[in-house]
Amino acid sequence: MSRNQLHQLSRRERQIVDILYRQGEAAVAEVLRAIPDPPSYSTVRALLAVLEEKGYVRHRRQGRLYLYSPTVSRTQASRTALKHVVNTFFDDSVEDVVAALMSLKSTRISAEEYERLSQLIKAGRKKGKKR
Amino acid sequence: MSRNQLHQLSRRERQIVDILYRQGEAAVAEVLRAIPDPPSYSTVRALLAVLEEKGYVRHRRQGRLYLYSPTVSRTQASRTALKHVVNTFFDDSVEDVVAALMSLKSTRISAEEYERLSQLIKAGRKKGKKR
DNA sequence: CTCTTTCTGCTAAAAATTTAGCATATAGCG
DNA sequence: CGCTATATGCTAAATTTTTAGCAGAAAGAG
Repeated sequence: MSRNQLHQLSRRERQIVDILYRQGEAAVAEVLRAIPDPPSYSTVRALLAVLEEKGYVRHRRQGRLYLYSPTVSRTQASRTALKHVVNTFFDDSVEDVVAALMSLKSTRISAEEYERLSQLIKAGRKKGKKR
Repeated sequence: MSRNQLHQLSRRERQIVDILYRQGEAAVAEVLRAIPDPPSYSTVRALLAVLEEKGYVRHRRQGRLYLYSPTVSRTQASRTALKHVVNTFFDDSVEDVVAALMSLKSTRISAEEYERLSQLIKAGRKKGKKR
């Protein structure tokens, strides 16, 4: 599974998978509601079926409903996505990303958040986890 | 321009635009070389033409060569991309992203980097830029 | 100068994505 | 019970994406 194929998804497919990552699990109608420029209910169903066949998504039955969720864990997917952005737009510079994150925040960060972030970085320095 | 349409791109289109963001500017042959599962030269040209028509890319002529580059600035695009990842996979939690960034690094961070990161966060606390 | 290589211009078609509709079943309501 | 709303099962078609090939021009090699 060297090359994760999440980047191989088509537009609608990604849109839907993203929604599933945000919600964790969702019925067709919920997915439909979460799409800004929504197609028909049928279309969403078809796309979910395609995604399931491709292995990106699974479903379980709850009563009459199908509840869909991603097959790849959110943590794993988040790493892949983050890596991609860091590589494509920040030349793999973690510093640059942190800088961008800071400038993204609309309000100044709280003293508590500052403290926690400092701890995170400190921990990263001390232990230097891998992966 | 409320809704940036970078997420509207198709697979190949995104693949190519990402390459342009990494390289800044590139000729067709360079783009082709940067694609892991490359199609033909013709195909890349066609895709670049499509992207240009859609407004995502422009080109300038250098001798006989066309050098392509993204129309949206890297900084702007990076913000959009980062926001998207932060929202989709980290519930908009900057802290969680920083934690993930730390665990992404293969080696422990250097004392210098630690210092710079601390400064970044400190600056974020003090000034709290918006946007 | 002639041949080969490497560009762009243009066109066409294969393949995949995206869409929607009809049929059928079940649950809920009055 | 009978009607309506909401599900899934299945099928078909429109649209977009993705691909490649041929023609012609320009640069470079021998």
